[in-house]
Amino acid sequence: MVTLEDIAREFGVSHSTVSRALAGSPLISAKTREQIVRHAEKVGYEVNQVARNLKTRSTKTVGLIVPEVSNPYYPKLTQLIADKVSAAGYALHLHLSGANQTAEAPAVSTLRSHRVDGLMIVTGDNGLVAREQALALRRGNVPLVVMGWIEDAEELDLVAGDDAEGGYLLATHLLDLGHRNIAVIGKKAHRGKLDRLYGFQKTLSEASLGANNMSCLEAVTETEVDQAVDELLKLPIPPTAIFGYQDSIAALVYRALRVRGIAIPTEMTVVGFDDVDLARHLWPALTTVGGHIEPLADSLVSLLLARIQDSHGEAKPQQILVSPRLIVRESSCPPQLDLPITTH
Amino acid sequence: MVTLEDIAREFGVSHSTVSRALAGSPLISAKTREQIVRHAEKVGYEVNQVARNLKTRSTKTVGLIVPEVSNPYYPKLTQLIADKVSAAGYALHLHLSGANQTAEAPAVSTLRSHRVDGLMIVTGDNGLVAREQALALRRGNVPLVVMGWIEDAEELDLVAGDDAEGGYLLATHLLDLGHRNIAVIGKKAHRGKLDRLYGFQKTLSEASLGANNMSCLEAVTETEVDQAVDELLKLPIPPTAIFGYQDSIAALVYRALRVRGIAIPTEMTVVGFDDVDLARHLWPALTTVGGHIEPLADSLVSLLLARIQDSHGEAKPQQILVSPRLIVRESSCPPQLDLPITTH
DNA sequence: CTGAAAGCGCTAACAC
DNA sequence: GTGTTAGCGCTTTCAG
Repeated sequence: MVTLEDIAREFGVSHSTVSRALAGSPLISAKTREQIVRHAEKVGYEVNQVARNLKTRSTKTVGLIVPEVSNPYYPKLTQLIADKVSAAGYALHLHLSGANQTAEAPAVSTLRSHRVDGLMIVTGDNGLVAREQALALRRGNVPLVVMGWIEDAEELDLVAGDDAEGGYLLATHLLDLGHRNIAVIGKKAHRGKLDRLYGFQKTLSEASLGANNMSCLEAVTETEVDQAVDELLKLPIPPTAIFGYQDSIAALVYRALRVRGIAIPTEMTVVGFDDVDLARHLWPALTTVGGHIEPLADSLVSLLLARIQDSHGEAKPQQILVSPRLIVRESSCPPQLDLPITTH
Repeated sequence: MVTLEDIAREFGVSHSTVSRALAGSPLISAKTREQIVRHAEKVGYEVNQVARNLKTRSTKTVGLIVPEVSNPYYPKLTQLIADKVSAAGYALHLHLSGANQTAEAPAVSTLRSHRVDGLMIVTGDNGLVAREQALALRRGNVPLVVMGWIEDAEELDLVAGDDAEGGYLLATHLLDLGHRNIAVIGKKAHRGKLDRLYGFQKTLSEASLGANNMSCLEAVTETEVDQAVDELLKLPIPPTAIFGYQDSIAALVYRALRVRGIAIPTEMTVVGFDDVDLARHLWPALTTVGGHIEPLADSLVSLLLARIQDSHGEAKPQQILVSPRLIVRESSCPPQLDLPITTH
């Protein structure tokens, strides 16, 4: 690898002159600069960032910790973030924390020793596993932004999707269509008052639907979902709409319904959440909630960048909530009101 | 940030002693080591990799350049690679080259100046845009592995999916089922003899199906695909099977068929390529070719790691082809032989 | 077993 | 305008 010293020797100047020339310093005569730059290019000189970083105490690099690949949401987010980060002139260190986020804490350490200028942690179902370290970073005045909802986050910079709002949107949509018997299939709420389920169920109860009219079944795998759907259909008064906790669960609901010859949406409305690619491709296309991954990635990166600028770090921690929007497609329609009554 | 010097002062020893203790050098008495390690932990010391890297001339970091997010294949690959890389004790620098890979060359430069120990370039539809630089790296003995097929790659280390083999698998499957009129909808072949289309069409012609029986329409967007399907159905002898160049295109074919009331697979067999998540979730589940992303990621990382080990770089460049497998699901079945004859 | 010292390649005072 | 010098924090001879 060619160094400043090499180029300097070639020209009989000092390495600082070369450094300045390459940095475009106005102190250097235009013509020596020109010559040096040309020569550097010719021999394929590329500044040694490692050395520069050591000197300048900044790496122009940010770290990103993200759970894993099985939920298509994360990879997409990752690439969106990577895009914005490099547009801002930073390089990206990517680390996976794993499905259960066990690698979250070690990843924080690694990233810190690599002296990234800032750090983003995308949380998963387990919340912020490396909470202690995150707080320590905060105290150490290291720019850090967390993505995803976590409890007691007042001291941290955070951006999250407003899932409760999404739940509200979905519930309202179903209510407006005239549904009164609505079921949920999916996971347990794990984000407290920001959970999609929380917003969904709250909205329904405020519409004074009793618990009888709001079955909520836990199911994730294909067979679990199939069973859940079966159970629902055997109810004395089956639901007219099913909310799948994620789009992929809604897709499994589609399948369970199809197997039983039940038409979507005419005989059963199905809605999902997240708006991953899948939602568009299903038949009928899935009504869901989403459209906020991009603003989410945007806020995340912008906030981090702002923290990196503001080096003295006296700004108050900020919690940004990004609202999703309702995306009505083909899988939702008014219920067939006669159906629950007419037994056939 | 606490440094070795800080800890050394605390104990009245030299910073080299601390360095050795932390590195677990056997030269240090067990008890001083113990003390030092404990203290370092207490004060939250984390080695400054930037300094270490400068000294050791290695960063324990590899770079990855990948096209973009819109094709779900890439993000998935990215995360798979990230996983393997960190399992091997390396950190990952991620850069996006963009849909048209315009950022590929600059990304190579950036990564080089950050002194990554090795580099992976995942190519897209445009092949290896930064070919010149790649060759230069090779000459400079920098570990580099390219993923995806490119022309004249003999001098480069490369791993690619054997798409032609996949095309062969698909064609054979359709032939075995009894299909004789087969159409393709999608992109133009762009990977020469390694393209899925090449393998597909070659197999069909060897089965002595004339060009008449092998329509091939270019279409990518929803409306284009819809038109293409329409065209196909209006043919004097419509195909009994359609091959979508990618799963997402097959999904659009599904839609176009559904709109026209044509049942899959009984009235039309549809097959795809890639086996992205979507394929499983469609109804009927899509017969496709894939299952090799993981081995692909594996080979890519392993080969790179091998090149990094073998520092003198005298090994011959290697081209690894990974074969996909046929994944038969629900969207393919024998043609209804009477259908083309009986007009209704 | 431990310390002193050199040096990785760069930037940025500080001199001239 | 340009050279000299110091030093970022670490690893690693080389002495002792």
